[in-house]
Amino acid sequence: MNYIDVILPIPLEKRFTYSITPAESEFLKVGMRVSIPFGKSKIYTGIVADIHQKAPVIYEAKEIHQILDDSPIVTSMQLQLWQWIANYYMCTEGEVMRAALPNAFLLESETIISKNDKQQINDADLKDDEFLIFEALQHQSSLKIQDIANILDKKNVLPVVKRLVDKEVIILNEEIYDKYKPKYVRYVKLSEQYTSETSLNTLLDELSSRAKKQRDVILTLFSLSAKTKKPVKVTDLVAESLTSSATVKALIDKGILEDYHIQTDRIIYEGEDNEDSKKLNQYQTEALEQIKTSFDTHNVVLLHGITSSGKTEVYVKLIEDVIAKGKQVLYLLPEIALTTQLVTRLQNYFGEQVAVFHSKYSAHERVEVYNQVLTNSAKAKIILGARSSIFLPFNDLGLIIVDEEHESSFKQFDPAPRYHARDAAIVLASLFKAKTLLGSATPSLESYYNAQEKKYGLVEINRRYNNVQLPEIELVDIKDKQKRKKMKGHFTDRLIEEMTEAIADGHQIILFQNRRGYSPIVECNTCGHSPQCPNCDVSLTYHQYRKQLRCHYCGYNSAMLQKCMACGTADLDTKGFGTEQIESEVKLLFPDLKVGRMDLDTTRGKFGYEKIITAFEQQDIDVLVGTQMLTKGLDFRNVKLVGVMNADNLLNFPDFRAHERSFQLMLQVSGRAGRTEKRGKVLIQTYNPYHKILQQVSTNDYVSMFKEQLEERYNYNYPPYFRLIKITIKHRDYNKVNMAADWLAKALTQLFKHHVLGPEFPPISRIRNQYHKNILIKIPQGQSLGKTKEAIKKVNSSFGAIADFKSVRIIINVDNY
DNA sequence: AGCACGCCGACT
DNA sequence: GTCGGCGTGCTC
Repeated sequence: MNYIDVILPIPLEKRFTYSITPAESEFLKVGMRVSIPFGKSKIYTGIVADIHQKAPVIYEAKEIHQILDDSPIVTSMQLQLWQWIANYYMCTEGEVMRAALPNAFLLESETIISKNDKQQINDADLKDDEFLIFEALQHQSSLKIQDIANILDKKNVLPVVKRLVDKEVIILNEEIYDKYKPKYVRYVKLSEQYTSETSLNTLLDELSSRAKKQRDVILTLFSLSAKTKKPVKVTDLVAESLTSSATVKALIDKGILEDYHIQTDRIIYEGEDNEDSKKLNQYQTEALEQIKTSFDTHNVVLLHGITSSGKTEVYVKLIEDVIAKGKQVLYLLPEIALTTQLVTRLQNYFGEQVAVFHSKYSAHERVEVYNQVLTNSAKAKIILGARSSIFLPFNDLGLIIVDEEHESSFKQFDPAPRYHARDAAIVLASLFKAKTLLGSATPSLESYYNAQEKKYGLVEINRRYNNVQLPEIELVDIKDKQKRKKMKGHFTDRLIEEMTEAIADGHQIILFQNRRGYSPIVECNTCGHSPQCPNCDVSLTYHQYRKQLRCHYCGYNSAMLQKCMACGTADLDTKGFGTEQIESEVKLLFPDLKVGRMDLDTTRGKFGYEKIITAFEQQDIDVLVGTQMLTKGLDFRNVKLVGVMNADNLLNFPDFRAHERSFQLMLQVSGRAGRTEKRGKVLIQTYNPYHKILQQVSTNDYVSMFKEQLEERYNYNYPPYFRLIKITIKHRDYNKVNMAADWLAKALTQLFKHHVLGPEFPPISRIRNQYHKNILIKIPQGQSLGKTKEAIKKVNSSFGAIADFKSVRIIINVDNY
């Protein structure tokens, strides 16, 4: 007897064993999908992880439902990576599977209700809601659970359905659908019978008298196919002949035209001519050589190249080498840096060998890229993608580039697996014995430290491309300016001067404020009350353009208040400021300028982001106000001035990485200024111009920032010296969270002593009506990670066994960023 | 995670 | 009296 062990996309530690027939065992291979019955009625998609003959002893294995693939869609390398991620980040293989496979691969069953024809039904036996369903089935052959919920207008319909099954009125079936359907494009051609000259002439004569439009369509069809020498799409024909699709349909119905379908890829590279990759300058060439040499002795190399030093060109050369050997390349980027600008650039070098993998792509588009990578297609030699593209089914990976390596968005937060794509990428590369190149203008402390420790190779580029000078960075003291009444709103006189000058010279301006909305706090001037989110422990942010108060954590919103909710006074004030307020202040200060805003609120739609960028590129916008979105990978030629509205709220962020982050963020925004000949200018407004980080930013001194921060990390036992595991306790009952957190902290402290910190409420202790509390475990360098995790798992499972804590959610975050 | 089973309050 | 709330336990 043969059995398979299956990974299911659910958060359970175990794999599940099913039995298979000899015929199935002939066919099945590890990595194929099967659909399997699970629990009482569900059908899930599972991945075959093992095939064996060991019959389970304590239960009877169920049979599988069906095999979903002809050949494996998950490679053994992927399974190894999944295991590493599940183990390292303390989650289940199922959770990794869910993140790793395009959603369209995960089929789930849906209950289909149809009537039982064998049974004579007596209406009188049915109750009202039962009868409603019975009646609905007289008109429709089948219903879904959701349909029934709609008919009866209530949520829980399963009891009714169950009664009907018992009375043998209806039958239930579990059906699964293939979510992925290849895209077919409809083409037209002239029907066989009219291919001869004479029959065609008769036809045209006929149509000339009675259906001129239809004749035009046929003539257009001829001219189109003569012109393109390719099959003609229905859509093209309709557009070209200036008719409606109805006319074409009429012709098809008459049998004059025939339509047919061809399967096509959704993602098509509309090729331009390949550009020769640019010649590298001296510094880039040196860097390239050093990287190659360094790869001889290191698996990972860190490329530290200041902004605009032309790292991309170096990457391109490396990629050329690797794909020349027929290997695949993964180019990882943070989501927000994955811009059309970069995609186009790479496509110009490598043509259609570049495939993009992106969360904004539809489920179907993702399946296509996935399959292309799986088959090592020539169309997917170079994968340009965000975090999740480490899960693609590479089979001959030669190089991984992690650009903007320091970006914290490489770490996944919310659903498990809470993996860091940079670190997982290094593991992935090592599975293939491939190399990893990390690139950044402001490397993460961890990576730079690894380079110092000779774990990684280190290559630096200290010159900007074309020898453009680094922008001049000036710190402006807001406190001083306020005292001397030199402020207009949130603008110091220096910023206004520089803006005026930049505009006079015909340059563009970027203003950075890392907070969206108009103001984060609304406050009553009489009683001091400020409106709070009902579900979260935060005050509501005022959004002026919609006259709304919004919660940035749960999405709650209400109309802006006219009067104070507490005392009724109509004297409301705003505290703090966001991008919206800056936008409207710019409009007041410079009424003639066109102002644009780029933040989550203005980039929501699929092309919202592109629209703003294009408008700015084409100089339809003079001043662009935005959040950290505008720090990444954008290359605006004409920007000369960058203003940081307030550096302090970055620096004061309650996180041990706040200083490192602020440095990175400010240098990255600064890098947007003066990318061409003209030297750029950056103005940073702050209450604390003597802050060390700001001084280091203004002198572009990465190394002293690194040394100083590293010392702090050493003194306070933080990474890279200690590893961190954060445990979050979540529940809607405040007391339960406290009790559970105390229990856990106590148990953990017995094991890890003073290396356990907390439990502590985070700055925002309640989100979506759930209270949060954190425990931080610090792991010194000598301590075994594996054993530590085992111990935590043990504590966690004894915690789970306590009845009172059953409903408490525990979230474990390894290498918490 | 779902989903069934089972035990208690508020309504036709 | 039922309907529906969600606490508990299980899934090969």
